[in-house]
Amino acid sequence: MPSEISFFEKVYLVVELIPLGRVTSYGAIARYLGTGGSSRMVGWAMNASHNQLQHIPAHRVVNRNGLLTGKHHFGGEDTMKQLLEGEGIVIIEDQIINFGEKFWDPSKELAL
DNA sequence: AAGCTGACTATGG
DNA sequence: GCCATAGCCAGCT
Repeated sequence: MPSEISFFEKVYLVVELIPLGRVTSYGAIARYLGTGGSSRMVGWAMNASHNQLQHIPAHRVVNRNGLLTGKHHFGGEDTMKQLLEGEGIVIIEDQIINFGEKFWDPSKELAL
């Protein structure tokens, strides 16, 4: 059954559901969407989020280690860090502190 | 049209 | 605990 919305749009929807002050990982989103190992596509969707007119809080999506691997895609070197710190996330050397507490798993939080 | 790339992750040595 | 390899698949050249 073909979906009416593309994989990218699904990613955007999930990313927008991330609560303020919380973060998630590419893999977690991929798993929630049922695409499993295609975590790269989630990152690619973030890259394509530039095309979206709507603001996508892509800064709340980091890799599974809580490392700000995609910070260079926000224009500035520390833009992503600034955004996260503005939401109460503590970051040292591109690493989110207390990542385990900040982590928001859609497949768990949105589980029925 | 065919091949390369990548904001990832898991696994193995 | 770090480095290499493999799976993933849509978009770009």
